[in-house]
Amino acid sequence: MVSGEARKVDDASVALAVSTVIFALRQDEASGLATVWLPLVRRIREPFDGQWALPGGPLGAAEDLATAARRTLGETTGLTPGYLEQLYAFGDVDRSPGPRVVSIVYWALVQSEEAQRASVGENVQWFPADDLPALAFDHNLIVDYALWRLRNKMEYSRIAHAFLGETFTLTQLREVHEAVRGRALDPANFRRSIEGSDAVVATDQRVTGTRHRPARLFRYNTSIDLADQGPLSRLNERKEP
Amino acid sequence: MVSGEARKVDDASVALAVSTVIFALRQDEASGLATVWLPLVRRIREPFDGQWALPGGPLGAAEDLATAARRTLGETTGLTPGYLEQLYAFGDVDRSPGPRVVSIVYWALVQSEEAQRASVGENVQWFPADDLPALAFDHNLIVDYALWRLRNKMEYSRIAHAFLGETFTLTQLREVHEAVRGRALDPANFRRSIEGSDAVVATDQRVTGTRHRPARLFRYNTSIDLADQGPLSRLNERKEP
DNA sequence: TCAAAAGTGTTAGACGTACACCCATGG
DNA sequence: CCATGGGTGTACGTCTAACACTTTTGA
Repeated sequence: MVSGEARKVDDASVALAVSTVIFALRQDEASGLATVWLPLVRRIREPFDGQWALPGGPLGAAEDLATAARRTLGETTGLTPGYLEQLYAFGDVDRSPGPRVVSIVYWALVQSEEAQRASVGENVQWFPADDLPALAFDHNLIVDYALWRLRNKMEYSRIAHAFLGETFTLTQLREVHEAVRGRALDPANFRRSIEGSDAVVATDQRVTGTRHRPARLFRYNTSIDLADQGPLSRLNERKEP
Repeated sequence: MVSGEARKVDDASVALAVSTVIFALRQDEASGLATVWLPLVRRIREPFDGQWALPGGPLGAAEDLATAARRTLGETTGLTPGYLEQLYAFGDVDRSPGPRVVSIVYWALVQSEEAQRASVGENVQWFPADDLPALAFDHNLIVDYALWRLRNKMEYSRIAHAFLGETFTLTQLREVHEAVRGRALDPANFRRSIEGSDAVVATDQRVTGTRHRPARLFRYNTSIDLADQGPLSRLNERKEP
């Protein structure tokens, strides 16, 4: 609560940080199917020196939480997310050795094209979300929870387009759902459920050059809002006009 | 993120607090139907001196977030919640005049009996959740969001029992759903959906003394876990054995 | 015996799933 | 003309909502 002035003495001992779990889709080399991947950053100091961790950093004094998430993930990975949402605040006393840190964690989706442009090197690397090494701090738990949220939300919300470009075929959209939910979906039924939900609008463009009937391109329907965060959308709208 | 040591200089200017939105059911005087109410605390200093606000306080240095929520709501209202879950972290720069405060907000459910025992006085008072005065800070938005979460969660999760005592009739359980969701439910269909879900187990006790057929008493089925927070349940289980 | 709520049965429609089938294109 | 994925039709099982009906108590 914001009850009067919080005692500075106590608070000074608790640091506040913002981290982000970033998801993108990548083709699996072996199977050719798309799967969920995420970029991690190598720690270059104790604790957990040398281990992989989520990108993030301290909260700036004049910076909203989501802004800090966007900034820190941009600084470390060079990415710009198409979707960003708060995940959870992790604040257990023993979650970090040394001085106490409360982390407010966000999760983000980036387009596959954008993901390839991302800086990769000695200290930034992509990993398959379902097969991670042991991460620093409680970051394995955090990624597990973010993945759970992503998979849940994919079923009832319209966020899949954040993995794709401006226009896309229904097959591409279906492949996003299949990658995240981890199983094949019936193309016919998928088509009907999407078209019936007003989630997308048809363009008059088609994809030519394929060895089969050309597919129609669709666009995300921005005139219908997500309404999947309830009253909070009021808060976020103000910031992103 | 917990990336190295957060810059203390910046962080010192951001205070961290924990607040809680507490829900209980009360009979509406006029209609006799149960509705959702919550206790608020009157502020006794600037900013927003005299206005109503959510109970809460600063985070103790050696205290988990949920523990802080439990403690502060107990200190201000005397209540002990049957259900407690993190809601959201509010941290906009301009959400509070004066020094910046980031609030990690929880929401809680308490039994109706327990709610009556709660301290009420000059500085603590119950309000109907759907008809609140103008609250301090962004607390109106916070309550709206908590209500939205409560109503959503009531539809797919098994939290209704947290409003009731150890044993209850299916009619009492249905009235909880009706109060939160704001509409009447078919008793026959409600019975079947609950009994088919394994959410409750029948006792061999019945409620006598009524002017009609005695109703069977049920108990909440603790052997099935909620599984509505995904991997996070791991985290919470450790704390509440 | 009557009112009132407990509890059971039945049905019509909505919806999800499976799968057969036709269409349009490049090779 | 054939292989390939785009796109349509349809039928069946499950779930949901509505409501008629029987049961058991106290007054």
